[in-house]
Amino acid sequence: MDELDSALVQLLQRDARQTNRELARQLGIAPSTCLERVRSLERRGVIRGYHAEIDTAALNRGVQAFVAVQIRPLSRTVIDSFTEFVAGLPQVVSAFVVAGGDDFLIHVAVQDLDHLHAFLVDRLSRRREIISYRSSVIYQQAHNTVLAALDEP
Amino acid sequence: MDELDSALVQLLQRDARQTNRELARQLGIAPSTCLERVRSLERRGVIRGYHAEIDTAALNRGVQAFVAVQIRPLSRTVIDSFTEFVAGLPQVVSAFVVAGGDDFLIHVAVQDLDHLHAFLVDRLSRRREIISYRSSVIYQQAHNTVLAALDEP
DNA sequence: GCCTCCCACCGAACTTCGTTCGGAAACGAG
DNA sequence: CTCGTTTCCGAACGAAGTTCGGTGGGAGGC
Repeated sequence: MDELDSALVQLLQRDARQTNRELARQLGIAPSTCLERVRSLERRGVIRGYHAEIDTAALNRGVQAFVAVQIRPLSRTVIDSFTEFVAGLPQVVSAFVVAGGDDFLIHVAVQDLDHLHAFLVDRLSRRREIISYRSSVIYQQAHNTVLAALDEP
Repeated sequence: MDELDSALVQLLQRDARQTNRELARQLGIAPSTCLERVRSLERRGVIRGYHAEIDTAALNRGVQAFVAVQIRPLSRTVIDSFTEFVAGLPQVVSAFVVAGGDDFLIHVAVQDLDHLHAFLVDRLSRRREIISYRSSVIYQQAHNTVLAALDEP
């Protein structure tokens, strides 16, 4: 993970469909060398994949929200089964097991407020392990598409 | 946005570096047609970009957390300037303006707990518009890499 | 200091792919 | 049915991905 790798990771975060030759040109190295570097990053698991970013409106998801959930008991069995349940729902973008007052934080994207309500009432609240939940509609969001490596501690 | 477009969007969410020929093969159409479809999706803004997914550990970010922040006054000026400030911090993955008890929800990724604490105390708390904040360390996370279009309402 | 080994890099050759374009086919409106 | 429009296909060509033998430079041993 030298300086060349960092630069490569940064370029591929910005645009994953650049040609290998274009990447090589920007780094000032030969295409064959560049390809070998990328392959190495993939093999080592540094690069986990390449994904297209899709406009949520095009996917018919006009409303997004976070749902903070408390579940009991907080055993591994219950956490794992609830995680699996949540991850399988098409409305769910991502889910987090967190410390603090809440146990789960779930990012959902649905058609509209009616569907958000239906999701909460018809899907989530059916789960017996939930003892409370509270949702926050998202007004705006900002995403950092390119993350750099932080300095050593 | 017909069935072919949906399938294309799904394939490119899963793997954005597939060759155009491979995409065409999976959809049962000619490469030239497939390319025209992809270009159209890009032109219409359905596809916003292609990004490499990087292992957070490789970026030296062992700890992630959500920080819920309350700010005052809740005017556009203050919200915008705080958003800009937050989005510029290298520790921040994403930031959300939300309804409900909190005003901002900030997803951060840092080296370790010491750096999380330093981030909260040295960076965030300097902002005068913050009247309170509370952080939740992330234990586990699940990501839905491929989102499908939801049914019409 | 010198020799050797090893690893990263390069450039050429070959395969595969992206891209363009003319024409065919499908579709809808009148 | 006919016309016009849109979508699709297949061939052709330039560009890119991929492989591989060779080269240089740095590390370690003598």
